[in-house]
Amino acid sequence: MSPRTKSSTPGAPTIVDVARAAGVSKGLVSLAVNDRPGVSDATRARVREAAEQLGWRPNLQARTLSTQTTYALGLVLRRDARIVAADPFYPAFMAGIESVLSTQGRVLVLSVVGDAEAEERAYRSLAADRRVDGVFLNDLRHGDDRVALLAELGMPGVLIGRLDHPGGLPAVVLDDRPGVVAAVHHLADLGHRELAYVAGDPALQHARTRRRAFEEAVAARGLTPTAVVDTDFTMAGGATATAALLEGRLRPTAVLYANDPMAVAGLGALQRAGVRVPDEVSVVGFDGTELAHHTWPALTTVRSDPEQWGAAAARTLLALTSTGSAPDVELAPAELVTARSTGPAPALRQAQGT
Amino acid sequence: MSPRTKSSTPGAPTIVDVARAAGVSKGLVSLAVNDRPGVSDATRARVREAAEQLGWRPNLQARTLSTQTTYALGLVLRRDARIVAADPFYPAFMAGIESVLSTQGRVLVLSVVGDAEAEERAYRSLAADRRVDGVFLNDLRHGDDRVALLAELGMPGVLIGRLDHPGGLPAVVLDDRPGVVAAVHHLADLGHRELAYVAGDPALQHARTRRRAFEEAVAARGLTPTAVVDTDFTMAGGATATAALLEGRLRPTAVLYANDPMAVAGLGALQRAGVRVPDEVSVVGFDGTELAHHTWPALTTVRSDPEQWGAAAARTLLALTSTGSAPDVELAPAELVTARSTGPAPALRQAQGT
DNA sequence: CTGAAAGCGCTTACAG
DNA sequence: CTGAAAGCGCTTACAG
Repeated sequence: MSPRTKSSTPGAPTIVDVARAAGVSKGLVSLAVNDRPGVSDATRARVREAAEQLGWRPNLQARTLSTQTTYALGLVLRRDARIVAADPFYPAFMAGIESVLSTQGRVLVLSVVGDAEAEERAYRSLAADRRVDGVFLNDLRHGDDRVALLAELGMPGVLIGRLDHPGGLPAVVLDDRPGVVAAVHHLADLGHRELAYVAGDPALQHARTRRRAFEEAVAARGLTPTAVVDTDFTMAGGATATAALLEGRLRPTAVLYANDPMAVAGLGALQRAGVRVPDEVSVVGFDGTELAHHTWPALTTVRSDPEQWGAAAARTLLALTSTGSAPDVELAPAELVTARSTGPAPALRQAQGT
Repeated sequence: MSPRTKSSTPGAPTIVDVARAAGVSKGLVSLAVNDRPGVSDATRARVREAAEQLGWRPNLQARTLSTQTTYALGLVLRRDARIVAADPFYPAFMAGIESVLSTQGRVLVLSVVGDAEAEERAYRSLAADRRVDGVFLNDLRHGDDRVALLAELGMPGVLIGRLDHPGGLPAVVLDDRPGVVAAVHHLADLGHRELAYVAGDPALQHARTRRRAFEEAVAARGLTPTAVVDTDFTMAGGATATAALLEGRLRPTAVLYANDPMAVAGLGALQRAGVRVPDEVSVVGFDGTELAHHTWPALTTVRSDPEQWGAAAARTLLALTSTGSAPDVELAPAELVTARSTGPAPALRQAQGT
């Protein structure tokens, strides 16, 4: 390497190049471009122009070292590769996050981990290496210990969904319940009396919320659930649960699933068993994914908006990291979208009753 | 803030704390922990022990500032949110990348962008801000200008797939063709003579490769494709293309799709039109996603391994960034997995011939 | 309103 | 084999 005279290198210009060009000290350049007080308008303009001319961008690493902020946000996904692949929620959610980060010069750091220990390690090393200024707390679990973990690490975080012990963290919430309730009423109005629910992983807060909404809505119609089956949110789980429902003492005339992938798998399982949908059994999904439009019959489903959710979460986390606090955000609730997979309860079943 | 005496703060320990504890200079600590020559074994051990005792981890930002490496890799996804959500390839691919990065203290920086300009901006700012040490070049396009862009930016990159003008970049390749060829033979062996292909976005290299493999395999069996339709790889595109095939002069007895989401949508479109699968029309997907197992009938598909692909790509990019070069990698080729969506050609059609 | 200096926490020639 | 110093490129009190 040749001896490099400071700032005369062919590489990217630095703050001292700008200072020299503007005829000021580099400290002043920093104040000027960061809109801090203590710089005359004339000087500020001169500095700005010099920076522009030289095409200078402040070096992010250097800035990070002195300000202790990284201009990056973190998302940790805990689930095995196959499940990640099948669930359309996260890609859309991440696209929503990106839609706001990209306009702010911020960046998303992603970790995909397989189990609980790896998840904790991931949060710890994001913190230890100061990789990110804050994290999204997604897939909230009942009694989630990540709230305490973040507190220990001194890391800002935003809750994606509602938590029973929020621990002072702001939450960005999309209420699932109205959609579930609407689905139950839709089916009850169609004459169904035997409704079954294929729930998600009971460790997950939103799985419990949806399940409870189902149970309460059914009760509100004076009915009792024919069956409720917990699963792991996977297609395989949805198929297995559906098979179990078909073997049950009382066969449901309608099945609601806690997400679209399970509903699709359930639809397949019903058809495989020779059950006609919706003639014999109606099917309802959850998430309103593109997939739901393209099955046959198309799925009645409950539409949330993962992209909006991601965008709102990113805005909230950004506010939190810069001001130290942020208000909760309540998004438009999930709503029912009806399609061909639901229809009148079969007359036969209606006649035979319970 | 209280006046902070250097390194006596309650915060994380720094290299000078370790140096003091070990009774050496901080430069020596650096040499010792980074396994550089010029440190006696005894001293190295002493330094190591001190570091361990204090629980010291070198500050990543500081290290980045002096070494000019960020220990992060970048992936830019260009596609709108809905398509990202429906395509199971990327989540699995990213999980594969993570499986190697997480063991190396590396991290994945993700950008999701909507169009070509945003994509270029994304690569440029990853480079300008030195966010990453290298990037994955995915969704390779015919005459892809990102190869030139990376050269301009001086940014290492790895090709995900084969490119006609690799530009000196290492490639990690999974050959799609054997799977497509096997699918064609499978159908031809079942007596099909009227094969149609629903291709992906013709701007994408792998869409072209798969399409060509189909055409060549059909020709090899002495047949002519009944139809070949280009799409955009979306479910909507698959449904539309399928509807068009049904209205064509000659109806195919088998349709191959360039990915599973399109095949699922195609299956739905066929069933919606009252066409029985596989009795009247056989259907073949591509990707071997979980989705394919759960439709009814389950899809015959061509299985690739996105997770392996991601892991191999990460290893290659890591090698490239650290040594300056890396060999191409050829993964196990895609292979056919048969299921219920393919069956013998309908006798009726066989009789009436072309 | 402005300059000169110290500091963020590392790495890396350069002397001994 | 080891120490003292300069440097990475910023930001931020502290004096004037």
